[in-house]
Amino acid sequence: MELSKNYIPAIVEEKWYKHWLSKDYFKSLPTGQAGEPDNRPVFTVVVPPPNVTGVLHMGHTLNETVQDILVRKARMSGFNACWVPGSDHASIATEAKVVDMLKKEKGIDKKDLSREKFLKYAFEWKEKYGGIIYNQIERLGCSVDWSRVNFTMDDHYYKAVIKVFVDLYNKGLIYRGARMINWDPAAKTALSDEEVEYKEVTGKLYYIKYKIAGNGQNSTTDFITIATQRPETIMGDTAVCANPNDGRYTQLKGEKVIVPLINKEVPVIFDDYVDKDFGTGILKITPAHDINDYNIGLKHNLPVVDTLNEDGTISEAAQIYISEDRFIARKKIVEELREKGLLVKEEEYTTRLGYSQRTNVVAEPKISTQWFVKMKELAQPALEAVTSGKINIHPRDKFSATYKYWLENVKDWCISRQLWWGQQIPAWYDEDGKFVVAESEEKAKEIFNKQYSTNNIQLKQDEDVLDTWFSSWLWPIEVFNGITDPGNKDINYYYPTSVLVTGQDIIFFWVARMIMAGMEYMNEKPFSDVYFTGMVRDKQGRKMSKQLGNSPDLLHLIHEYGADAVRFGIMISSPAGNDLLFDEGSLEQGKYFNNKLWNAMKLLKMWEEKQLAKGNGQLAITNNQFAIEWFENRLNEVRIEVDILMKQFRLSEALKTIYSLIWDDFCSWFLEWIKPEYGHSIDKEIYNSAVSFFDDVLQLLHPFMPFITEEIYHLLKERNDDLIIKQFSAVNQPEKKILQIGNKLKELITSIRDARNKHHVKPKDTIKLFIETDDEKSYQPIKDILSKQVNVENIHFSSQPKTSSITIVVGKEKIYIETNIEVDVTAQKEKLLKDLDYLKTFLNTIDRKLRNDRFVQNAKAEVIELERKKKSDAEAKIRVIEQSLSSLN
RNA sequence: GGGAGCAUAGCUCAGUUGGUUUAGAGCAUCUGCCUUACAAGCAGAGGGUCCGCGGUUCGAACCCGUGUGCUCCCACCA
Repeated sequence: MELSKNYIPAIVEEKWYKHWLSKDYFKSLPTGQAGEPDNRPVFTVVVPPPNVTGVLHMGHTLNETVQDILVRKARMSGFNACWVPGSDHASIATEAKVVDMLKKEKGIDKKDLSREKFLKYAFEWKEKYGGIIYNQIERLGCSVDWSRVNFTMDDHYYKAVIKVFVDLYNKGLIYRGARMINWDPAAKTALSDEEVEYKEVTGKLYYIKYKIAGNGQNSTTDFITIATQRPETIMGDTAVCANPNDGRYTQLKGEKVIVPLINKEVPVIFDDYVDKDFGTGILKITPAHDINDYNIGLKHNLPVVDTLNEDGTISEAAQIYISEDRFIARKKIVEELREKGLLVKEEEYTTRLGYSQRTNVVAEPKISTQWFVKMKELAQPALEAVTSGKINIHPRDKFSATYKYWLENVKDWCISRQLWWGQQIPAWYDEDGKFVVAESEEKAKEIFNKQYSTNNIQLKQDEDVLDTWFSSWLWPIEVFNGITDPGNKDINYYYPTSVLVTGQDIIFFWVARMIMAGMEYMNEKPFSDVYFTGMVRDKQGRKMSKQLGNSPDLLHLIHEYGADAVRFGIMISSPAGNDLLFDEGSLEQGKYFNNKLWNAMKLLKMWEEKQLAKGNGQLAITNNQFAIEWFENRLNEVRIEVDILMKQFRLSEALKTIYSLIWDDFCSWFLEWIKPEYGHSIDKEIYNSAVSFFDDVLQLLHPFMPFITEEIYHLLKERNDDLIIKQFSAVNQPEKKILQIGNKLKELITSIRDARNKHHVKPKDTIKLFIETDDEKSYQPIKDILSKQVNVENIHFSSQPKTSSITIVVGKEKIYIETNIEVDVTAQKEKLLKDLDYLKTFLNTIDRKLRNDRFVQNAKAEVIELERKKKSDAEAKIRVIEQSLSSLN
């Protein structure tokens, strides 16, 4: 077969994804009627469902890649791997996009549509865009179980959400009430506190004159000046307020002031809340449009005048500027105040404004009747799950402090949204506004009749839908039907899931609430580990966004570099928990790595054609047997290392380790060692070992780069199995001695090259070598390898007690090759004294460590054992050095 | 205002109980090589007061204190 010069990903990727699907490798075991799961341990991951609104961005790509790596590794380690895909209906975000689309593409206004019609359009949208996301997940190579796709508006899921709402209501954990909430004037809906993002903006502070009513007998002036950022809310003022200890204003006690423009009299009140030193020390109280004012209003029993409509225009209650947009009204009001001489001054001022996360407009604090979840009770078990260590947060517990703080200070959750796209709140009202909560209209009627002793009354369902997170928080449970069919086989088997991989930005929205729901409905954590990935930013550290155009298109990247290279690139530079600055350079590195693998495969294929029976013909100038032993041990060493790293979720380090094993150890050393001389063929047995090692490194790499590894696995030889399901065998402990010799060899060869350069020895000059050792046999491979590297005239072994140093003589000069472990007695006295000094201080430390109470208490027994061993080694070396010194003297 | 984190080569980052590191990798730069798997490669080179200062220690990139700079989260100062 003719192999292409370079690796071409496109065809390969499509071929293998289809093949894996056709073999049902991604399918977790069925647990329905037919099959009980076998006795393999289970590894469950539920995908953080992306919003159906768009396409996968780089943050998703990172998440999905991390999950796929963990899932594939688990699958190859004997687990029944179950990775559940799906998407989120993303209530407000999707509704906003559908409304937008309808207007732009069809010229339809939402208000001209019935709820049913609108939902039809929304579902059409979901079909179209949900497909795009699923396609991207496929192209990335994610081994998700497509038979388990869930969508948060699926029928069963919808029922689950309603069931949970009713249940929490009946438990008294959901209530309806008028509270100050955050209002999105663009989407015309309530928001939860978490959906408001605060941004620093420069605004203006306007100083406005309020006349004192009546004669102002007690006052020395006839007006006061009040600073505000929001002059358009003065029509909603119901008081002005000063600090009771502020001498400037105490005289105003009992007075009234006149709100400008509308000439309304409001009282002067006093409250400790007011900061004497800010602004003019007196502020206007607008209970309808500010949370602080609202609280003061409650305390002082002030009326509430809501001067804003749902869309952010001025309401009739304001009396003036009715129907003007709030920001236009602000300008006009300032103008009018200025004309009337009531504007004292304007000041530049930076403040933080709350923006709706989805529509990006300034959110308005607004008093509104909404549905809320009481959070305190639910938070307690969720807090305990993390503090007790039942759930581990990675990396390194970085976010557990944030998590704890939020839960300890959690406020009630506003869950109703004035939207259509979502689960409609299962509350039914009569004409008077009396209501009941039930899972269906029939049940509602039943309860209503019983409760209010009525008969056959018409009820109307609440128009609002639930916050999208009120459905997502059930995700790890309901994807296994754990709410709608509690105790079914799937939920019992797959729950709790193994690990949740997600962005740190949704720790409150989703992670904390999932833990609450898990504890409430399963009495069990939803996952054992949480791994937070960082934000993906562009090279300049900016957030990826459409407006900036710095968010690359995933499919385009895959087209350009190949899916494996994209996965490699995003993982290799992915510091755990820190933000990742996306750089296409690392994707390029991945592409080069693909090619390296491809060429190594080509080399083996070349050898395959002309290999010889054992011992037949290959020039026996290299000790291939040692190369094989060494690489085998090196491989084991790396496998152990990688296992540890992956258990600690240090995936980028694991990938780096594998990369270096393949590039440096396998390609640059192993394949070069066993490479036959030009024109000769390779020994069959050695060839087979090489193929078998290649299999092993491919297996290690497969979770990270699934496509090319599977392709090469099959090109290397005919197989009946596939790499994706090849099970890792038990790892043998590597032999330290062999690894040491291997390292020493590398060191030697490098030194010889250096020596050549430094002493201007040409490659073909003769180099004399003296190797002094107490273990001639183990250095035989060094001799063999060296003879390949240099034209050796003489390699001399000498056995001396207590020595294991190596001396290489190049020309007339001696070069000492030292290692830190072994003692080189041919060195100079100064060096020996230095070594002695070092060892003695080293011993001191160990003694101190062993004596240190805290250390002993915390350390495991084996660590102490290790310290003792270090100590006795050091002592032995000291004796050697001291003997040598005395012999030098 | 409260909390968390970060600061190591031109860039992105490793460096996990302080000791085989006179600080490593990849990219970028420079110098040789189209050498019979691989120029998407190979062989080399240059480049670092490990943010400043102080402390603990025989020994600090690592621990402690402090200063500076940056990022993020939370919070009701008009």
